[in-house]
Amino acid sequence: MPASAATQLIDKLQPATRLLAHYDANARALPWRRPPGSPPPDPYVVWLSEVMLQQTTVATVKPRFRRFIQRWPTIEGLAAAEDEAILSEWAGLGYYARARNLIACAREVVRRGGFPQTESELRSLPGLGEYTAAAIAAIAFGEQATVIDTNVARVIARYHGIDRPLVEARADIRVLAEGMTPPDRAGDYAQAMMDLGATICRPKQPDCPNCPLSSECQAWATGSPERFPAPKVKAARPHRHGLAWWIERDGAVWLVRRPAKGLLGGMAALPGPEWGEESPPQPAAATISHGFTHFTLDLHIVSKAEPLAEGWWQPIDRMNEAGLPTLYAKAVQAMLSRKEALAA
DNA sequence: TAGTCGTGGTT
DNA sequence: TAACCAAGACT
Repeated sequence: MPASAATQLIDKLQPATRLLAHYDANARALPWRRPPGSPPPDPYVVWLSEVMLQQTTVATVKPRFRRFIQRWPTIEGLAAAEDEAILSEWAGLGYYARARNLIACAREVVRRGGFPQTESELRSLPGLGEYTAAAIAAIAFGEQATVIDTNVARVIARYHGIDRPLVEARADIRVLAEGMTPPDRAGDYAQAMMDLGATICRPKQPDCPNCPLSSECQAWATGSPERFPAPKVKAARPHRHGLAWWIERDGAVWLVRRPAKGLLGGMAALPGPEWGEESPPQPAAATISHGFTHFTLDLHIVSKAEPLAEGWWQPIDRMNEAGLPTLYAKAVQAMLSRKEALAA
């Protein structure tokens, strides 16, 4: 190898090497985190963790992940479980399409006799997009896949001085990220990049003096690294109103299951009509406010005598087993608090 | 490609 | 308080 080529290779690997050294010394504890040199983690564990971690913080995921693994230690067990059991276990975690895809993916993997081991094949499984397929390929199978989440995109944008919004710079960031990905320790490198973005190269107030990449970072060189990349413009959230029926009899409340697709798809719920723009005319026994990603909601709860729609009686003292998403858990809590106040 | 899809913590 | 943000996927 010519000396110049060798020098170029070292230059290319240098940031990754420094990043890995920093990671070895500072890594946060993650569900599948193991000491350096350990055998690769169980693909089932990596897959479940990564799906849970989509748009969800590590702190939120940790206890939920433990419950899932305890209840379903293997993917065969998960694939054999009832849909409702899995959706209930997911209740409160949000983005319920993930749980529906989790079910479909588990059954497909079992049908195939195990996880595919390449990024491109993983990509074909339900719920595994660009990020998650690459993460599993790198972490569970050691493939030199380039893993890009919002953390990595921000790190790359700053390192290379890209100040356009991420949506515009997406293709450039991928090329640059692929150029930095080292051939070895694929999983550790992927986690090191994400960890750097989460703990040092933060969106606001990045801790550049402690960053192992600061010496060549173009954003740091400008003196205002937090300006990279440009913030994305987001639309204002409209406000909606909804109505939910409180139908109580003999210490139980009538619950229904929402349609399989769409908002809160497949989840347990209080019955009620579709939500709209106008506040319903009935006087509500309680009203709760809830924020979704793209709108806010006032849910008005009104008492009603007779059950309607297909559903079941859920005993109030076992309401925590109903698998209610947070919106309806808040509604139930509001009604029970009100009842307690009236009784006092 | 831009909209849909949750929730809770941080600032 | 309101905005911002999180190990994104899907249509």
